[in-house]
Amino acid sequence: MTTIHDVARASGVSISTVSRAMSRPEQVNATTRERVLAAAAELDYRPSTAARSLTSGRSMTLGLLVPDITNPFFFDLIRGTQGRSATAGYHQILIDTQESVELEQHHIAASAKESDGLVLAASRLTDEALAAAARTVPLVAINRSTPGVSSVVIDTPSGMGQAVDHLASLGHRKVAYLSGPRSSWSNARRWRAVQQAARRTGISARQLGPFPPTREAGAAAADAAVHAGVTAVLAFNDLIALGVLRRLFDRGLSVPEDMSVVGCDNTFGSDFCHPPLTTVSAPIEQAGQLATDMLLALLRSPVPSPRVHELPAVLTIRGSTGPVPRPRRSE
Amino acid sequence: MTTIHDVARASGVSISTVSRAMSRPEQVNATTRERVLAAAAELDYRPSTAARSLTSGRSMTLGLLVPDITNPFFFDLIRGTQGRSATAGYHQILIDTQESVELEQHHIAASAKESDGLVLAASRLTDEALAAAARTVPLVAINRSTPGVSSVVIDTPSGMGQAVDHLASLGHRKVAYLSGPRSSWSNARRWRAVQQAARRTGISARQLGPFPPTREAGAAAADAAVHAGVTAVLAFNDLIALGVLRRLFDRGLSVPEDMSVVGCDNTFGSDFCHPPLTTVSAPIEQAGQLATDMLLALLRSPVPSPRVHELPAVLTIRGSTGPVPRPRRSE
DNA sequence: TTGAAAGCGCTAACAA
DNA sequence: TTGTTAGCGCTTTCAA
Repeated sequence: MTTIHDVARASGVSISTVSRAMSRPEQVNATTRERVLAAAAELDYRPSTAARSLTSGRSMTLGLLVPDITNPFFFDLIRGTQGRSATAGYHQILIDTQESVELEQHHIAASAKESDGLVLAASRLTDEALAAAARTVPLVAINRSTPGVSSVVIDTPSGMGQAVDHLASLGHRKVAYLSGPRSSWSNARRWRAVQQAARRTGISARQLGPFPPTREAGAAAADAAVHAGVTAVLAFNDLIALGVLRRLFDRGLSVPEDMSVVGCDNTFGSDFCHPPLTTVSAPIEQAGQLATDMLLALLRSPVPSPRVHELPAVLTIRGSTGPVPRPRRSE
Repeated sequence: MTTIHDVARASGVSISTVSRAMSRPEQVNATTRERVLAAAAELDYRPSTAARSLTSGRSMTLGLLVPDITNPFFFDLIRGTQGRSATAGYHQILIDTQESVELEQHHIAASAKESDGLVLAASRLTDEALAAAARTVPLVAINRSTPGVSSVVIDTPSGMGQAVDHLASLGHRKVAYLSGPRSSWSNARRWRAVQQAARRTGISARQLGPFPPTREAGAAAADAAVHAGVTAVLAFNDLIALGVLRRLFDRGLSVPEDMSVVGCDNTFGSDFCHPPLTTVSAPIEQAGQLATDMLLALLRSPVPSPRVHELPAVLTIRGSTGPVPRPRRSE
């Protein structure tokens, strides 16, 4: 393996000059620099990241923690963060915390050593734990805001409010919110938004669940909704909504004729399922990019004061919502 | 930050004893060990990975290179590799090579320093380049086999053959293969399998494309297929097939009444699109797990001889294929 | 079973 | 502008 010493020898300079030529080219004489760089290229020299991070204290690695790697929401996020960290010359390590608070805690503590900073997606930590973590390692949270922590928040609640308005204007009077995980901050916000909009429009909204944010759980959610006698459901996320669609179909019910369905996030698949899902479009990839940019900024200038960025989300109406079913008359 | 020295001081031993207590507990006296471990826990000591990898030469990191992070095929793969590397105590770094040979080359060379090994998904490298890379760094390829390189290959070609049989038995006589990227090894294999099966069953198969493996490209593919006058298409992957479905719908054509559509891989979405896609089910997640296991084995015992594992893929028939349209009679 | 000491490859004062 | 040198935190001989 080629080391800095080999390059130094080959170009007839000291190792510090090589080091400078690599890291701060402007600090070395142009001709020397060229000679060193040529030798380095010749020998195919690549600085050891281990040694580099040992001395510099920086690993040029960013961590992305997601609660469930199988959820398409996080795919979009991964795209966003990966792109930005790559451009900035950082590697990204990807960690699945499997919806477990303990695992998340553990990985935050562990990653603090390997990464220069962390992006936490949909953290399940308590406010205190999250704030404490933010004091340990530079960190930006996505869809999880708490004092003392920089974050990017997607305003899906307002989209959910729009969805309730939409349903009300279609004549629905009884709707249900299909709740996501209890520990999800977004879930609480969405349900609150649904309640407020329901009050405002004078319709009745109840909560069903909680359900795991998966397609499988959508089946149970669908049954619960039918049993509750509502004419429309707003799901915590598209995955649950997709599961609802499937279960309703299997039970011989039509969407939106028998039941209207609204998803949330507009993740992969929600536009080509059947019928296409009315959902709240969240700029997830952009959120990932923004969070990475904020983290990068944090690394440059240690925390002036935590920032919270809110990204708008807007209702996208597609085929899964329609007028409330009229009571049939026998002919 | 707590270092090995702090723990040594706190427990009244030398740093080498602390080091041993952490890395090779059996080499240190039980009572001493307990004392050291207690002190370490007390001080919340975590060995620096940088220092560790500098001395040990191992980074406990595995790299996963994918050509396109937005392709659902790779999501399933990420799941598989991530799970296994996590269990083995390795971090995973994720790299998007953006379908670029140069970027792939670059990242392989770069990652060789940071990672202990690499999983290359659908490598676009030439045989020589790939074999050369494998000599540089422990590596397992997925869906890309070449002498001297360990790999996991999913037998989608045989599934494609089954698909042709299936179409033939439905009465189709003219089908098209919607080609993926030229540099894709899988693409060549699939097209060959389609040709062979077509010859065997006595139907005509032609190739259309190449098309980028995206939903967007599926639109162009659909138009090309209609223009070619075929009654069925077999797409390089589900993404293209999904795009075809959409385009056909937009053009007012029905699937499978006017055209049968077959996808490949059975990735997320292919079961809930409309109509559900007949496709070749590839055990992608399992491939990711297997590749990681093989890589881990490689790390333990340096290459006995490269292994190739083939995983079976089987045709899954759903709603997007049906009998060939009968010429309508006017009534 | 333990400790002393020599690095691993690099960066960053400090001197020259 | 360049070189010398002292580490960064750890692992690993080698002795004791």
